[in-house]
Amino acid sequence: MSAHTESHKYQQQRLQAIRSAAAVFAEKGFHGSSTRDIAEHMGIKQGSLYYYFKSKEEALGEVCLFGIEDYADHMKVIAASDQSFESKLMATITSHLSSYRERNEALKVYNDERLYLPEEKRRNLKVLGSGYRQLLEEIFEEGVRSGALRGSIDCHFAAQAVIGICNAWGDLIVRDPDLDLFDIIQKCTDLLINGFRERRTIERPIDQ
Amino acid sequence: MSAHTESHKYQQQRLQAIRSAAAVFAEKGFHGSSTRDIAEHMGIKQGSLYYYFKSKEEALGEVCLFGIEDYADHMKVIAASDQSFESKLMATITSHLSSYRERNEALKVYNDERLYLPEEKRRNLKVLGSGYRQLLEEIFEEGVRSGALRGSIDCHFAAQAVIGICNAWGDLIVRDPDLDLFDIIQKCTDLLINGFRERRTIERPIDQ
DNA sequence: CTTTTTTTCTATAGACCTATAGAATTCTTC
DNA sequence: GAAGAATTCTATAGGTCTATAGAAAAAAAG
Repeated sequence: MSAHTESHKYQQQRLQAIRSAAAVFAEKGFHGSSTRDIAEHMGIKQGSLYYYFKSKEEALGEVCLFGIEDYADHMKVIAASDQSFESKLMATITSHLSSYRERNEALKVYNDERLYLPEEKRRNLKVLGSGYRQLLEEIFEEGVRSGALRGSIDCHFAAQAVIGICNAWGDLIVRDPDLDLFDIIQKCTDLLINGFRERRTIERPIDQ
Repeated sequence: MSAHTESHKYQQQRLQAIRSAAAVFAEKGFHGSSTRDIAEHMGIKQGSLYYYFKSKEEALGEVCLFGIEDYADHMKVIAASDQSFESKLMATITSHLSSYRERNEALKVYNDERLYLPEEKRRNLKVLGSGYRQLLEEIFEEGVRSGALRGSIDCHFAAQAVIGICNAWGDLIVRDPDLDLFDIIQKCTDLLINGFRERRTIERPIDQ
């Protein structure tokens, strides 16, 4: 219970357990999933799961964290860079929608089930999650200052709109994996930039 | 079990039960809520709940239906009217956000928990729910035909965007009941119309 | 006030679920 | 290949949950 938990194989298997939990929680919800379901998904027996998690709640916490960890990191990098408002927005959307494709199960769990975490864990995640919204809001504020957006825009609503559209279109992506991600990213940037100012000029994205 | 189910008081109490179920499901999710929780919320004992529902699942079905019934109706009326594209869009947003305020609990349950319904009930609801998206899509198609939007717009994505933003902003409304609903409706219409075409002219709303 | 009907209650069967303890197995290392 | 460590298994205690049955209480009807 001390040294072995650091072993490479243990960490690898634990990650597998987190992924299984993510898949099951995403499909049936936290309370709708049993530890047996999760164990079955990764091919072990119910009791064995407790070798990796000390409780079902801990599993939920790990899934949520997995869902947003490098997501929030990305955002910090983007916000700190010195690109134009439009590039930053597009980079944000790219990051958001890409995460949606790769980690959609864990992200869905984070979005839908995190409120079932104990208060303390939830606060820890909130630092990451609302850091995300916060940074997004700041990007919009900068857009207003720089004149890229008209002045009357409410940045709090704008940030929320980005999240809403990305989640909604993220669902479309998950449902139909053949969709062209980049095309959607452009549509989305387009919509938001057009939506918040009168005219727009097209701008190159940074990556992906 | 035959005539009394038609009595006035019975129907009234049953509606109360549906509202209680909505509140509890909205807070804790379907699987996270027990029949005891629901009964307690309406001030009766757990077993008595089965006088109004034959199962917990039936309660969920009723809550979901309650959440979207007149919502889908509204949409039909709007789509069938012969207002301009912009008016129709604004009316849709008005209806969506107003429902969010009044019936947000049941609507949240419809959005988040309907997948736990048995296949058959879910299909029945889907007729209503995706009828909604369908009509919304048609409104956009008409907007394109009429020249109010530029031609390249993908109406399927547009409809999804409306839903995404309304849900996201609906959450803001629920969280802060002091917000000015009409102001938000305007912001939202603004964003969407600007988002999907190059320039916009401001237009009067129809009601509310 | 008595009878009938409607509504609520109590009590419980039967199922399932989490978490733990200790045995069995597999993997490492010497 | 024997000793020790890591991983998985079986079995189960103790709890909660849904749904039902039948008694009790409240309301309506006669």
